[in-house]
Amino acid sequence: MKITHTIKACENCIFRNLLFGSLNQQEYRLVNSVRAEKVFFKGEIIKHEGDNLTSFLYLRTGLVKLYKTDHAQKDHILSIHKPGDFISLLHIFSNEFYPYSIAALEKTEVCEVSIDSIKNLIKTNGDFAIDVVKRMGIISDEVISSRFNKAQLHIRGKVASIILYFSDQVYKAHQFKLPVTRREIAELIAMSTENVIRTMSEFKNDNILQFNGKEIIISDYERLLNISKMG
Amino acid sequence: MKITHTIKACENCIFRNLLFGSLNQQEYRLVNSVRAEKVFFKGEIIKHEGDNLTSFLYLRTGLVKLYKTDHAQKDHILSIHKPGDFISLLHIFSNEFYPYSIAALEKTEVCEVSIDSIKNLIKTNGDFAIDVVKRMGIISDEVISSRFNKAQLHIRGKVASIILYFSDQVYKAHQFKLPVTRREIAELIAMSTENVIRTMSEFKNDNILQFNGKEIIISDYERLLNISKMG
DNA sequence: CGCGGCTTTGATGTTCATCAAGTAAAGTGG
DNA sequence: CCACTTTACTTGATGAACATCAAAGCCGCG
Repeated sequence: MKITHTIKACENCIFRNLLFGSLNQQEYRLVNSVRAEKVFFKGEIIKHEGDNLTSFLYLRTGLVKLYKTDHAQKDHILSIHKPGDFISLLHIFSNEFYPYSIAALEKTEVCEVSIDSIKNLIKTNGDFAIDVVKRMGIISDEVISSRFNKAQLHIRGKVASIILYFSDQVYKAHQFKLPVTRREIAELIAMSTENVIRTMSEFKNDNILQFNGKEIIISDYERLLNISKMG
Repeated sequence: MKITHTIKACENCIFRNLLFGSLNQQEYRLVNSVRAEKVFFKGEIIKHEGDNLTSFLYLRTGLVKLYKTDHAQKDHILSIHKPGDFISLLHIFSNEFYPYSIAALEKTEVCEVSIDSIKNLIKTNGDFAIDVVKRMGIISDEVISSRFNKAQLHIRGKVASIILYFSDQVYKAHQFKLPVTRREIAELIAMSTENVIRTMSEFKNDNILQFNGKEIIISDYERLLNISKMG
């Protein structure tokens, strides 16, 4: 079950200039030389909570969840991340140990760069340092404001927000295969699985959503959007 | 009501080496030259949501809240910050506008340094850049994990967490003047004011807390700690 | 001293968790 | 490929947790 493959094509990575745009040829070659690329399949664990953090990770393709497991073996999901997100950027400079587990929700390609080379680049390339702090601000703001907004909502608003996240941010479509179970949605919004299911059934009865196996179809986007804001 | 004084003594600021430890004399003098120090009294607003963000702020003394006001004029508090915290560090590099309002909960002394000089230091002093990303990681982790942990708790656990924050992190005492109203606690944990009051009355009846005017006394710290973890 | 904001308690209804029970789907070993 | 096991999904019933409404006391401040 623990199968990981190494991939190679990264020179033309579309996310390269998201963070590495200000590197010169020599610096970029250095990053390349210490970079590892790995593929994780659905369900595979990329990092365990408490693992030593020696590298900086970003997603090329796929989807991952960050989560913690409590004393009763119940998981609590902090966030879900999509391609282009720099997973460990927030903790890599301040924590020796990574405080969350990371698991693949779909087949996921991850790029891994050693923390030391990133630190060296920050020290020697001022423009890269500025890019890093900008990117850190954006990532932390996404996690913080997402949690802050959802804290004010009832279960209908929370569930609507999650579905809209997949529709707007990940798949950019009104029809897609839901990459998480109902239980995982519950773990993400801190509600019971049964009530997540009931809420989604309500959305179906109200002709806001349709289900076709694992496929989900948003039939009334405007109402779903409204519920995610007001509900 | 809008009275702000300028203070001067900063050379020996105890928080200086929290972020500025790696600056040389010349760099430090530069920061000093563009720095403004201000005093805000209880209730004063330091920044309004949406204000243009041209400076970087940190607290010398006092206490502030970060919050947003919704369409119904109800406030929602994101976080409370204590001396040593760098308030705008997370957003200053990525957002033109500050997404929260900041208000003083007590008399508060704030240091303000222009964003441009901070950016220049990041570009030219690699060690300072490393300090900034470390500090950003710590700040974001505090906000994120505080919200994440409280999301799992019932109201007793949430209220207990808030009281312990003031006891452990701010006043470092089991007896102190509560700097927030019951309504503000409610705004911070997204619960109704009435139920915050009821919960605190329960703690009083259970001999966990005592009240003496605005003073709060933690009589059974162990139980309060336990409630903040399990409750 | 009176006004507004903070605090408190009680009553009532809504939202949600939990328990129970069953169906469907997906993975596992022979 | 089929029996078997586990996991995901679903619905209903019940009670706990919480919001809301109402009424009243308190306190600081102009």
